[in-house]
Amino acid sequence: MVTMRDVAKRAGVSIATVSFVLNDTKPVTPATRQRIEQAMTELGFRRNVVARALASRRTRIIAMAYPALDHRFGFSAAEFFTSAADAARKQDYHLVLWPVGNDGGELTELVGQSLVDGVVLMEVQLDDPRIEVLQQTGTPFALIGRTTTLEGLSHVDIDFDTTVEDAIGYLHGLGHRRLALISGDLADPRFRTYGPYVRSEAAYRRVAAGYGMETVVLACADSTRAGQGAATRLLRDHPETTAVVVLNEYSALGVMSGLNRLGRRVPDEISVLSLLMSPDTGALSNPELTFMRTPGPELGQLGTQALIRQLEGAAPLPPPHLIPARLHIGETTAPPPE
Amino acid sequence: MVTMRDVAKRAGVSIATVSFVLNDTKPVTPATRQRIEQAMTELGFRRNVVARALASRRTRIIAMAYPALDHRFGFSAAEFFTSAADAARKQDYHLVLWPVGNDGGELTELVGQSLVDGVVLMEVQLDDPRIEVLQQTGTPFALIGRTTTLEGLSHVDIDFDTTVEDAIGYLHGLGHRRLALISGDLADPRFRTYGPYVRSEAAYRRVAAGYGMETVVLACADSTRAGQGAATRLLRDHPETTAVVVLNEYSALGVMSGLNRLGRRVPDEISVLSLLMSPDTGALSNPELTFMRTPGPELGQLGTQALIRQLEGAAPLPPPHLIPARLHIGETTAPPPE
DNA sequence: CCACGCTGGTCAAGCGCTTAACCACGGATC
DNA sequence: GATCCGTGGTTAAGCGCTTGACCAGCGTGG
Repeated sequence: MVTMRDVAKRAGVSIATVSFVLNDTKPVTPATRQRIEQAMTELGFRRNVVARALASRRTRIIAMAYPALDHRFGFSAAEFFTSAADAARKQDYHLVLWPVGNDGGELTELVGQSLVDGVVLMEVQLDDPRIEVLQQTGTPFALIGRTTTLEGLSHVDIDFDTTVEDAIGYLHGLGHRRLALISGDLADPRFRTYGPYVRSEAAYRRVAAGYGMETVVLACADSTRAGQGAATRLLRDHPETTAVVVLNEYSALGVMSGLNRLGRRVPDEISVLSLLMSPDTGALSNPELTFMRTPGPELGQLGTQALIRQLEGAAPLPPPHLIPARLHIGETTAPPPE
Repeated sequence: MVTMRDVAKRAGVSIATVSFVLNDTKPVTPATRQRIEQAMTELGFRRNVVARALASRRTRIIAMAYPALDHRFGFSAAEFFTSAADAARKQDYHLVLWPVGNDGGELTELVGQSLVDGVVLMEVQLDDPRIEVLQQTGTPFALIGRTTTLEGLSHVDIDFDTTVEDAIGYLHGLGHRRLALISGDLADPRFRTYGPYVRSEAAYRRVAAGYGMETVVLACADSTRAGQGAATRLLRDHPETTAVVVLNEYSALGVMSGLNRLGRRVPDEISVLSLLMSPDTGALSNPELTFMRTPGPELGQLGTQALIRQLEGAAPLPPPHLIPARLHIGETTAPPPE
């Protein structure tokens, strides 16, 4: 292994000077710098990040903590992850995906070892126990999502209000007056305090009421199969519905196939709009879904930047911290029948 | 931060003894061990993995290198990852997901820093340039997948031969004699030397010939939309087909919706079987697909174990290194019409 | 002409841990 | 009773890097 010592010897300077060149931490004359850089390439030097981490007490590694047990890691999560990784790389950080439980146990282990400088937390609950863990250990962190109380927590999230307003506005504009929301299953302990579900449903009730529309809300687990069941219940209990808004992207696929299976033509007889979806998922449905596109790339990037600013003692990320999902018109929405 | 020095002082022993207890590397009397363990819990000691890594020249971190640019990270990949992470954790290693390019550049960077002890390589090409990178840098690695030449490379992979045999055997047993394979797009440079495609297609040709069946193979990109197109081509060019086998899971979803759209009833008029699929994806189709279930959990686990054995100088993983995908009978296969 | 502050560099003390080398002690062995 | 050895422990030398303290040399202002 080529060390800084080797480089220093070859360039005829001290090891400290090599460090200054490497990190740009002190001025070095062009001539010296040049000699050092040449020595580095000649020897094929690569800095040892572990030693650097030990000496500087910073690893330049960020963990994205993903509660793999409670949330499936699908296309949306992959979007968050890859965009966050890109953002980190641009600032000379590494971002790794760390699967953790939702209770904070594994997270404690992770941050206790001083292996990562900070944590980006995904799938935040409204009162997330992991946050306390991070605060108590003094680990810098940023949230993708929000808790109920936000006293000074770095966070970015979907703007559920705007998203729902835009979605319902679009359907209302098409002429729909009898909507239904296939929401999350708030009876499930995993989701009772899951921000996206709670906030979206609240926004839906508010916006629907604003348009003077009756609010029909059906609970539904986050799976295709559950979505099929929800479609059945919807047609049975609310046959007058002309447009259905689905919260979970997998449920939305299930609702689609459920409606197909029951012989309802989409969008001629009923329109379907998925409220939070990645393009990859939308493409899986037939006909292609109309959906609000989850701002995964933006949020992944912003979340990482927020964290890095914190790590570097820079000013906090300026607003906006809330990004709406944008309407992507597919083939499953049309004016209501006659 | 509580260090080993603090623990040692409190327990009245030397720092080395603490290390021996921590790593179980030398015998320590129960009484001493007890004192040390108590001191550790009282002080809330957490070992600093960075320091340990520097001193031992091992980080106990394994990277799963995923070529995020060339392969979408979907449910199957998530399965590989989570099972591999579990296997690593059981052996006191950390596994992190590292998105890298397919050419080896970023991989060089990653391993040059001596941050990871080894690498699990995903989505291996038949002549993968990344392997040379790893060999030259002397990084231990294991493959999930195979190259053409396997001179002593640690690897685990899908048993494509058995998988295809079982799949076709099942369809043949149902009475099908006119099959078609919707294969990968081998004209696409990303996939020309992609093992799963090449091997599956070869196995298919072999097995179909063995049954004396005509071999119909259609190329198809790895997307739902492309699958729809393939379905159209199939019905146009090979209307006599009674069962279609689809290689890529997303294509399979597209084939299903394409057939639906064209008015073909599945499985009454034509059977569909997906050759490599995760249950999560299978559930997205309507009716639920019959598929060969990708042994993602097994392979993720085995790949990690193979690597760890190598890292610890243990004997190589005993066979089997090839795991077949197992038949999961859904609702899209039935005997051919009359 | 001397003190002064810059500039560009060196020195050396760690960061928290692992591990080879060494040592004290108390049986067994002959 | 001297020798040998196994057991349970200590000592100290790093691992490769960062960084505060220090210093030589030089142009400048008074």
